[in-house]
Amino acid sequence: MLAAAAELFTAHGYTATSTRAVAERAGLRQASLYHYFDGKEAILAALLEGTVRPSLEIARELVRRTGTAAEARLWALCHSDVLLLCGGPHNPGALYLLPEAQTERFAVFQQVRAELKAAYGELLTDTEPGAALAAEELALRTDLVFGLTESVILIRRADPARDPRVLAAATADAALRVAGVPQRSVARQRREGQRLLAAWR
Amino acid sequence: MLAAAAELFTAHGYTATSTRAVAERAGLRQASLYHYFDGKEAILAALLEGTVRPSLEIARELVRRTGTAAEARLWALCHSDVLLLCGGPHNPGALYLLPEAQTERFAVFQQVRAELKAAYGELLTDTEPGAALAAEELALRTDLVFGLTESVILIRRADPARDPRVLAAATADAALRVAGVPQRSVARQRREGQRLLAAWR
DNA sequence: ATTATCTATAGATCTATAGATAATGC
DNA sequence: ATTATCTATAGATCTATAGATAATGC
Repeated sequence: MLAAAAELFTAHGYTATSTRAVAERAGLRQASLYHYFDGKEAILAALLEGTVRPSLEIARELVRRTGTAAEARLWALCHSDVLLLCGGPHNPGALYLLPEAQTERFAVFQQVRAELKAAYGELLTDTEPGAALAAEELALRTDLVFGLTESVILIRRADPARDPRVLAAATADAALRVAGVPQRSVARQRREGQRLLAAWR
Repeated sequence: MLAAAAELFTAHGYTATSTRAVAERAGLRQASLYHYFDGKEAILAALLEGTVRPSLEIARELVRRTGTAAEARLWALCHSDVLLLCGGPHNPGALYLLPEAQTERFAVFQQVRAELKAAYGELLTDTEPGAALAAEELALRTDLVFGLTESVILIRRADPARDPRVLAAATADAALRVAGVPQRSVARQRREGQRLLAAWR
């Protein structure tokens, strides 16, 4: 049911997708949907939270790992976020784009996403270029790095065939450049970030 | 009528906005809308094209200006795109996020946007770092720079109070860093880009 | 004569609930 | 006894059109 909803919501939008369409794609009748969910809103809430929550958990873990350079941890965070946003057969990140997801009805999702952005900010502050920036400038950079990461949603939407792993590495590299990490350090921090992710599982 | 539609479509979505809501915000009755437009689709088509078309015109002009470094022209393009996406009282760029805008019904908009992206690609190819890249890598960078530019839509949506001019300059700087322009050249190319834009009008 | 606007409405949805029936698990 | 599923439907939309009326411009 969730998979059916994710596919239809991302492809046609939330309001444009009827509960009948969701249920019938899942092989059930429209009314049977109400046995599993309180309503249409509850489905979108579950999808939104299920997409952003894993990101936040990884982010929190990375913020804690102070033994590794913040640059490498930022690379790793960006990389895994791209995989989560673009992972799977459809484009889960596209749920973030829905205007309906901005309503107060989905405040929990918005809160979790704000915490995720805060984690980007913390890592960015601990990088070498970040430490040299004023608070205001730092907030702007955080928005740009976070925005760049989420922009993979748009890239993937325009070209669904694209390999998420290639995109993830390229985006994480680009995030470090936006953060102000000098050209020659990026390759080194990438290797460090990859090591971090490989040691994960 | 268009202003009313833009505001409601960006805030609540296309399908979630009724023709009655649009017309009545414009101070008319629902049916009167059909005197000016063929239907709801025609309104969104007009809005989408009106947002992307000016960008393409500026892009074409900048591609032609081979007297100036491609880096400075890329800066200028990114800067003016951010202003167009975030300009005005509402958030016109948010129309790009609507899932409905991805339908073939709005193929003209999509075509114009593809041409705009191609212009980013051309400028990127002519930068110093771009010239050193393989075609595939160049396409990836183009997606990232274009994606970064469009990500201001998300930034602005999260924080509508943000000054578009500050955001535009910061985004254009970041675009050059994503493009691979070395740190120390960015400030110089920004000044060149600003000069280009100032001489414009 | 044309343009702008209105009221009224046909026809097509769509969501959520009521209530019945079948399947499952203790 | 509980869980899963179904049919049927009330009530609320929503889009686009028909047709009337008022305002405008030649």
